[in-house]
Amino acid sequence: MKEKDLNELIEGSNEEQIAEKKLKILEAAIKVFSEKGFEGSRTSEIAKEAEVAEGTIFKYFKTKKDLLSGLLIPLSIKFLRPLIMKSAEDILKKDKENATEEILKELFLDRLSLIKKNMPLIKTVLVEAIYHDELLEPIKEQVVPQVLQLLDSYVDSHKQNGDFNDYNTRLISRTMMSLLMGYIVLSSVFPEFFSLNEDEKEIESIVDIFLNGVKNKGEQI
Amino acid sequence: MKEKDLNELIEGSNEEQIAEKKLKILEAAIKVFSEKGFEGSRTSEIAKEAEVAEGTIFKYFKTKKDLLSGLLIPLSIKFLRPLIMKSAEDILKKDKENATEEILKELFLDRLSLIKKNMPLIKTVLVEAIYHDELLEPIKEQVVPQVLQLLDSYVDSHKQNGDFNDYNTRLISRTMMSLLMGYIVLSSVFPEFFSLNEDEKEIESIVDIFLNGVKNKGEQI
DNA sequence: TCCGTAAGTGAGTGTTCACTCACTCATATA
DNA sequence: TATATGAGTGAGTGAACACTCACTTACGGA
Repeated sequence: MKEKDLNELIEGSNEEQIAEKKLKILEAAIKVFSEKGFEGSRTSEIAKEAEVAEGTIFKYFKTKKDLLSGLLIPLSIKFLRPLIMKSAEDILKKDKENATEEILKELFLDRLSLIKKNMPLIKTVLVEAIYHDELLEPIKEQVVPQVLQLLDSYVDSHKQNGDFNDYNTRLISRTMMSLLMGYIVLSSVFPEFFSLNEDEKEIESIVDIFLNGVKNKGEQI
Repeated sequence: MKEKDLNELIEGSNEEQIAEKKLKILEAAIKVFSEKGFEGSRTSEIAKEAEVAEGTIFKYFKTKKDLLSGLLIPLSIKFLRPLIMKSAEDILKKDKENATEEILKELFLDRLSLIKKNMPLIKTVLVEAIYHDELLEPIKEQVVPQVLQLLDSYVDSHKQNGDFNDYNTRLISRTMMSLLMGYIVLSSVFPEFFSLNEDEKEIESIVDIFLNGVKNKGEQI
């Protein structure tokens, strides 16, 4: 069932139907790459994981490297599209009705679960992008601008109605990303040091610090 | 000259003198690993970079993997020790005399330049720690607790004298780390999107948001 | 000067790996 | 039923790799 998800998404979006075996190979590649890294993974292991013969991999992907590039399509479909679409709806619709705190909390929690659900895929693509420039380019062209457009426009509207201080918009967006990324990375790599509470409590605190800072205002002169 | 740095540090700290060739091999390994990743690196390339024969590598390191573990020693000496020592001095001494803003700015800038200077080493160890658990353990035992002890005690003292709000200490420490990490990662991986100013201006803004948050207090009811 | 020791060398080796290709077989069509 | 097609297979292959080892060289002490 799990491997159907991707296919449905792709069908639903008018892209060419991806063969069942090809899908299983991609899912297997995500799993193995995320556990061993690209160079540390063996095509034989991916074949085993996908329950196909090793030759089948090379029917669908010319080289092992093509298999890595092939992950970019699942990345944009499974991760990027929901990221963009759901955000647009939620933020823009509910923004006026609810407190900023609530909206941000919901937004952060939503992004958090989306990232956690796609962790192996995201991890693989981001880590390998460090060593393979070809991977970084599509991210710079397709992912980052979309995410920033959303965040920036959200921030801008709050600056305009006086909710937010007049910091540089991009600085505020970057701060939001830093706080969420930092939480995810630190609490998953070093859980014994940084996982203090359930996600919901944590996100609440993060939003609170983001909005109010740590300084005790009673102290100010 | 560059490869002398490490040696001097090690000598100065009463550890055994590291042979010149061994040092060159470690420096070369840091360079090659950081460019290609551990599995993507060839011992032949490391040998070439270090200007030694391939066999020499295996005189000093039993296996290629030992070479990776060997990086942990340079890591703690080149990076961790200065991190701990300089912080302890600076923060604790100047804390009372200067404004919190100034201390934090100096602290962040200092950590930033230390991290940037050791980027290839830090990058390699952190990325490979994802795939090799043996690397993560020393970090969990030697690096993270030390850094946290420092940060936490700094935060605690500011909570006690009323400078900081009564958030969980670890939460505040994590926020500081997230903000700095986020800035470093985002502005070095996606400079065209996130490098807005010189480091000093950026750090000032980060400290300001950390202390005061983004919310416009005039708006509050 | 001669020897002993140890650092350094690099051609050689066995293994592992990505990739190929001649083949099988299930299904579609007539 | 007979034939054609192409998806799928997996033993085989050449290249690349980590690692070895017999050797060379440099040097300190007798």
